[in-house]
Amino acid sequence: MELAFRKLERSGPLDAEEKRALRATFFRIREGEIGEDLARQGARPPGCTMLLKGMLARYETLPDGARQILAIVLPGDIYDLHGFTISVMDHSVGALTPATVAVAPYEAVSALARAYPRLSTLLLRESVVEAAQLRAWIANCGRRSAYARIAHLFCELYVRMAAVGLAAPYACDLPLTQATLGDATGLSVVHVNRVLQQLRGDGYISLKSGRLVIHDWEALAAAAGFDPTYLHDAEPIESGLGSSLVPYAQAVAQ
Amino acid sequence: MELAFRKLERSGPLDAEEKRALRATFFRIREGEIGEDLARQGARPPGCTMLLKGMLARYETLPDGARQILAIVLPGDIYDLHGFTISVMDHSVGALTPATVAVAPYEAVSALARAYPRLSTLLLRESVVEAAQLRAWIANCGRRSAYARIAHLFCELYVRMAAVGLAAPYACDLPLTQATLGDATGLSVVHVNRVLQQLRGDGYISLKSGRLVIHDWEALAAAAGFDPTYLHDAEPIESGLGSSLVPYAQAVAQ
DNA sequence: CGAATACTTGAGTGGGGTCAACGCAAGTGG
DNA sequence: CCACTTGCGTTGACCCCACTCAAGTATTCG
Repeated sequence: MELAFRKLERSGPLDAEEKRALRATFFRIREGEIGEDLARQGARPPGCTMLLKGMLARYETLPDGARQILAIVLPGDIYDLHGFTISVMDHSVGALTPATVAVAPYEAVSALARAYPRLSTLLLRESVVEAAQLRAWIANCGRRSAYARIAHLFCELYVRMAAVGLAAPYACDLPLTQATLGDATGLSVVHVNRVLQQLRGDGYISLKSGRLVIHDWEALAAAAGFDPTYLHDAEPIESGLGSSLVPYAQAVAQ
Repeated sequence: MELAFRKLERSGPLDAEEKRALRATFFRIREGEIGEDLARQGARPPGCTMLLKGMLARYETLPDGARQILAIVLPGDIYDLHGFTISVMDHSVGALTPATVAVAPYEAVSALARAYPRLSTLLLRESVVEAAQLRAWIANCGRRSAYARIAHLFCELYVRMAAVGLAAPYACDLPLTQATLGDATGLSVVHVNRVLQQLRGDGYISLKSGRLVIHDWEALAAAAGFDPTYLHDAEPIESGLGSSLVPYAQAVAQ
């Protein structure tokens, strides 16, 4: 839970009361085995969820059986905030590693939002950043070479891990199989393997037994064409017109 | 404006007062020439925007100059609702055709949301569906053949045009150049051209002078692996636990 | 220690990219 | 009204990136 707090506190500390409320809202703890689905395409979304430990993947399975990973969820991420406006999942969320999540039923989230307006904005911001990550993912799969795609994926994951304090300088855990990297980048396992060897051979990274080490960040980021703007990491929240800020929504009857 | 109303009314009619409020909120009308940017990467988001006429593209320009279209905005779409939680655009929005938009400053949107809670949920839902479209776009660019990608793009655009009443049975305007289709699908212009000829040759569609006609919807959708679930077109809004419904957020000081 | 599971490697192939023309329609200006 | 331009669509030749198939080698785990 501390990890999520750290993310929410990017633009200012939470007070003790807000933390208490968050803990009380995300109260339903659930474990997931590797490969297990925490939410499944076609089913009702289970609730707003916070990942406490492990890594998840949003993915879609195409009619021909191919799998495309749409996003990777890291510890501290809060996702599916908005699930209450839709009644059916259009994709699945599965555990890439053993994982622990904390689920908040939408009724609880909405009560939280009503009682703590500032939290509601912070939570909303999480889903906005999530959308920005989706866009970056599109550009990655659409217009980059295999080499650049994987480099970009590593850049994103490293920066996001670092943002929640889960990275050493230029190193972090990355317990993903090459098949998973392929599903995330739209590449075949075989080609992922070859690109990894290139990246290692160029002295940019090493990746062994679930540990990623970046030996030359500048070069890796350059090869990836990585621009971290889209992670919206260190921006102030308010739009800065000096005005008092924006509520978002309030309530809805039926 | 009627087009946007039609979308918002998917799950129940708006009353006259709500329509009046929407009109008053989206008051800043702006025209865009073809190729002109209505929002630019690196700049501040201009406000929550409703597309009245024409077509827009969200796009990202990669360091090597390649362009990837992330989403196509159709008349009636309301987008960048959430821009107020970020201070800088991570992508651009440009006009694919001459376009007219109505912009609502975020202060106005927030006032609207406070006064009309039901509208705030409806607006939020638009951004949720937008995210679902982004995910489908990823799967399209990542794991489908060129043929299926273009077929899928046509399926999505046709269904969305139809949803706002801008389509005849199995036909709609689609004034996009082949270069644009390529930027949307991650393909080269040349290959787009060849795939189009295949699609025509197979008798699935015709596309000429900005008009798309679908001759065999079943076959096209099958070739695309198109599953319209992600457009969340005809779902009830509420999560159906029978409970009264979920407010979302309320206000934020800072 | 045996059995999965993951990772490597090689050989062959094809989808889609690039480059380079060319056709054609719609301006545009003299 | 015609020469010129500009933008878009079309075609051909060539090539390479990444896929597939297939087999073999490490790891990991029960």
